[in-house]
Amino acid sequence: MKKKIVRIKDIAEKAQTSKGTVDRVLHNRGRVADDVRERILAIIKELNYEPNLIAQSLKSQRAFNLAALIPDPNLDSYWEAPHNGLEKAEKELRQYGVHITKFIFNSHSDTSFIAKAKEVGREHPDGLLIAPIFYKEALPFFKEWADMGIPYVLFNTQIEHVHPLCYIGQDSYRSGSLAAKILRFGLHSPATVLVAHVNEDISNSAHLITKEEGFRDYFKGEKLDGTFKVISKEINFPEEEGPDKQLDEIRKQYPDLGAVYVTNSKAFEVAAYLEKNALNDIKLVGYDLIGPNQQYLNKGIIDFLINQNPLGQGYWGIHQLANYLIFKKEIPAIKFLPLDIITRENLDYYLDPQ
Amino acid sequence: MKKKIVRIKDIAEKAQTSKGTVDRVLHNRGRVADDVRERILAIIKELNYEPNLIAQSLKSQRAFNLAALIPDPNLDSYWEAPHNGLEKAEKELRQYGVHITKFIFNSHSDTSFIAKAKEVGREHPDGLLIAPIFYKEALPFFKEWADMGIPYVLFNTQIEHVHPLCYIGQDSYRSGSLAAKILRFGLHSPATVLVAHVNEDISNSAHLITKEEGFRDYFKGEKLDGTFKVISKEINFPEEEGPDKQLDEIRKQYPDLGAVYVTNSKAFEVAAYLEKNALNDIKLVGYDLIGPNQQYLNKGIIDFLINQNPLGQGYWGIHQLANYLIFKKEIPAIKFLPLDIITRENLDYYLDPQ
DNA sequence: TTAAAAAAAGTGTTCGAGCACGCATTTGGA
DNA sequence: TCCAAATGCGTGCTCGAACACTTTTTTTAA
Repeated sequence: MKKKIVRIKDIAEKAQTSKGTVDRVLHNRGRVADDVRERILAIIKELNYEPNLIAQSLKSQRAFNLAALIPDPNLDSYWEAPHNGLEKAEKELRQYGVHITKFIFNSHSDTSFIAKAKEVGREHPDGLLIAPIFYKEALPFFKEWADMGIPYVLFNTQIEHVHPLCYIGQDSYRSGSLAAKILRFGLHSPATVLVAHVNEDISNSAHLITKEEGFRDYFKGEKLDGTFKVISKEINFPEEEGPDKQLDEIRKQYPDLGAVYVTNSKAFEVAAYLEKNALNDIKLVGYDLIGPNQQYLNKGIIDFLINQNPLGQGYWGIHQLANYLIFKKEIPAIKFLPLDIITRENLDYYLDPQ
Repeated sequence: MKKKIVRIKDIAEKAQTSKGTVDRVLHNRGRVADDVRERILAIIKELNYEPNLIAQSLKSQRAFNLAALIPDPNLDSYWEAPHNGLEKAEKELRQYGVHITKFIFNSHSDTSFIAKAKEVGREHPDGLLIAPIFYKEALPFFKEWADMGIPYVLFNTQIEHVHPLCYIGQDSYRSGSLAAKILRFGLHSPATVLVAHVNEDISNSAHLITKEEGFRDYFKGEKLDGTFKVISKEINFPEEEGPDKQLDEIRKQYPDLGAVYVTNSKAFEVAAYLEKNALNDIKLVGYDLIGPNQQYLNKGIIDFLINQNPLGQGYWGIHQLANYLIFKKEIPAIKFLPLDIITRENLDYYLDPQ
């Protein structure tokens, strides 16, 4: 009935040796006779010893300086959530000696990114969390950090062949398919469906392309090619203007426009246009629970949002580093976060999770 | 730059007293002169002291015997998930001395419930997690447990006026509205919408009624009364037979049946019927990711499932007890879990969370 | 054969909070 | 005035693991 906690001392007693020796076996600090080692290992297995993390971290007491290289939330409110997420994680992990230094760059300026990335190197953090939105500019730094032995976790943007400790984010392909599924569910008569990449430098954003693939493949897979026509456009405009001109153009060309899928968090821009022109029948799906999106979701102009859980990305990113550095756990190379479907009725539950 | 951890000793030094005294102030163990108490309190606030949970629980080391009063998962696979959830929580909390004893009753037998509930009382656990699916039978026990000073957490079924430490589950009303929203999105031409209570004793299941209310109110709120007609039926049948007869009847009466909302985890029964009769155009929404439901979700016969996160209910239930008993945290009276919308494309992420 | 070196194993202190214990001072009642 | 009780508050041990340090044992070389 009683679950006895196995301590190092128990193992030592059973093996007729001292806890110091057991400790040496556990941490491979050598200087233990082979037969004793074998005996201890066997007993550890037999008693199913699990180190007491509590006592462990109470003792070790060392500081872990983590660095976070992320965009300025003042320039794009999408980045507020990751900030909150890593602050939440920092709070939880402070007890374990975790401290995070933020290196904040301008998401519109590659030089600012490079400057901050250099700074990170100079700081020699124990671990690094990074949103590598500048793909090409980031590449040389990954090599540098690897050489310095700094483990780094990527989030938000998945990059191939750079061997991070872990990538945290969503499966972009699936994400696109999901958006397609939802819109398909709401569409009935033949219609044109628009994939809109709004105000984003597509050349630096491979994941948006992947989303589009997933989206298109869904419609192909459902053998609906005849009924639905998928088109995609990059819609760029200065902030003051809005996308009106481009969308007018598209509607003129495709009068049967039935749905719009916005591949980033800028769905509110399209929503504003739809509202202005009273286009209630055009379905709209986008990403992220930023303020303007929430408003249009509540108005019913945006039908569904897919939550990329940017807060969770920051939170889990830091936790993965801690799991690796402090708790010596195995880290999966990819941690996909759920594709949460959000609508007016369940929005609340995703705003401040847990 | 450095985040200094404030210790009791630091407070003691600043207050020119000993850590023992600070400790007495912190835990209201009296025997401290008023002026000293004031001074210490002020310093605690000033330094923003937060007790080191690690050291705290390392010391205390006392055993917490929790009891879980839940239905047998072998009789209804829905209950597997809560079992897994509380095992997961137990694993995490074993370090803190938590041990869970399960009292498993037959979900179809009130006498079995009563017998197990009595057993719980005899065991005098430190805390109790309970799925009170027998409403009337449970009432006297709540009083008994309260008198014994055993805190209890409810999950799955919300009961009014019994003052649990906390209720864990979903907002049934919202849950119904959400289902309505989804089905509404997929419906176009005028149609009849069926709310199906499948094989459930409705008199003991207030939350199913609440779901139906939420569902109906959504359609009312949207001013769609004219276009959509909401009907509700209790559909009871022996396991071997299936709901075919009842559903045939309903379809005869309402030939324009466009959607079915199953208020519990039995959507697969309706799905089997729809598949058999090739009724591809009838939309179907139900609850819970149990095996049969998953199959029909993958086939596209069930369009969406709402995840009640039964695993999370067990997991969080135990955690709330631990937060209360061990970490002395404030417990909210209600913890609503998110209303997750699940479809084929995002199912994976919800199967084994975190 | 023995001394020195190397290897193996044991000992003791540390981390922060909880709490039992007990000393010192004050208070109260006769 | 004197003793006992009550109050105020400091000391020191505890928890489990880590690691430096010490002691013991074994090996090697002279």
